[in-house]
Amino acid sequence: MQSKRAQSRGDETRESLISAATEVFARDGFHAASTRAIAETAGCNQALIAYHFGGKEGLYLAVFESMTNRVAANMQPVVDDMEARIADLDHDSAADRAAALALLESMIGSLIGVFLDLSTPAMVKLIMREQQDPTEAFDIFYGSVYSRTLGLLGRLVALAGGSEESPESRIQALTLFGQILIFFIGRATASRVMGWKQVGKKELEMVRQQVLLNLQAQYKKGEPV
Amino acid sequence: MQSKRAQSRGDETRESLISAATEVFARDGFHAASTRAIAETAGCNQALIAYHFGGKEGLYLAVFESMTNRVAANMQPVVDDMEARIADLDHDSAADRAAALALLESMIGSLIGVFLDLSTPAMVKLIMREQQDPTEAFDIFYGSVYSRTLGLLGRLVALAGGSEESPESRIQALTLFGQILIFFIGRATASRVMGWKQVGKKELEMVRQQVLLNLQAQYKKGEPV
DNA sequence: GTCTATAGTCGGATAGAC
DNA sequence: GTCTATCCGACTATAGAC
Repeated sequence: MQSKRAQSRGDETRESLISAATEVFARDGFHAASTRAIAETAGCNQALIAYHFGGKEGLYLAVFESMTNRVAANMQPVVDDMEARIADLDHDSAADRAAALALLESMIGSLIGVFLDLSTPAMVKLIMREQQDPTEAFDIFYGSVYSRTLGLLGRLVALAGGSEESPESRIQALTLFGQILIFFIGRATASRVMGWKQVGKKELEMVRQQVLLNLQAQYKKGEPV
Repeated sequence: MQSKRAQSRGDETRESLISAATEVFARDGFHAASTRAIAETAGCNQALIAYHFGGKEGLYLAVFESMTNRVAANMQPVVDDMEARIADLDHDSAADRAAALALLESMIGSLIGVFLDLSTPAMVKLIMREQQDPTEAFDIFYGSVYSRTLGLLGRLVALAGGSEESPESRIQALTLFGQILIFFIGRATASRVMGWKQVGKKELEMVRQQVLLNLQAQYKKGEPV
């Protein structure tokens, strides 16, 4: 029995296929990616895709499961922590509103950080593409990470603004998220406009600073405290 | 000679192919779209694609040329007008800064309006996809419409903020654009978060209001006037 | 579990009649 | 300019040996 080994031969194959598929699907898109190219990148046989994952589509879904697990593992501690801290904040208290704003600011950093550090560029590309043309694969990611993150963002926005959660606060959360997202989704556009060779750590730090300034301006203006 | 007729037979065929291709490429993506499906939608023969456009790729580029012409025709008057008004604004004058802010606000409306009214959902989808994975087709659109629009946005931001154009003002312009873009790129996400069935006129009006509020907060805060 | 070989399908391009 | 018919390449999935 090999079942006691941490990594059986099959597990290794599955992993290398998922890793290769992540790169190739991200580079070429689902339809343009060929199982041949994936197998070659993984250094194994093309027929093994059907054996291990049932087919091309199964492999695609497996890529998203694997990705979701990784991102969730890195994101959940942050989200858990935030949710715990939010629990007893009150939007009627000025001090609590300030606390919520501080959490919001750190959330911005975490979001950029997750996109930047924990995921390879390939993963970002896959998620962005699914975001635009969602398939079954997006549900895996959305259900496990995205909805919770955006929900939290919405609650923070409401708290920081001194209001109950509402359609307005959710729109607000999305516009906030959009300020970051455009630098990932529109990487090519952003690079051209900014004259950047890449959208890397240094560049995203500038973005973060700007988004924080925007945020502070919004909540420190003359709303009757 | 038919050359005096406004619409020769061939012109009609080209147009119906472009129109059909716009829909099918938007729905399925370049690779998944088949020339057979496009020809069927256009109600003409598959071989005509090669005859008129040289092939599938040529048709794809033709779609972007046609689209660019339409959008440019609707956007250029607005941009021309804005650029004329900007010409003699000065970022050292408080009145001029207020004027720039007003232009910025109307620009937001125009951007949403162009995306919403002038283009079909299919066109928006095509542009968003190219924005993410740019090919030669994006250059057509970027060079003619996008760069000028974003450039204008950057200048307005700088003027309204009382500063010269700078990397910061360009980032600022992109974060502003991102607040709108997320509702088009992430249509699916936005719908889920907001509980919207679609992202239509009514929904985008709410978005516009929120973006304007964000904008006003930014420029009416305590920056030493 | 992994391999080779191939079946079966589909899509883009082209030749040639009209 | 438009059509039918067809070629040819590329792809996914599968059968079967090891």
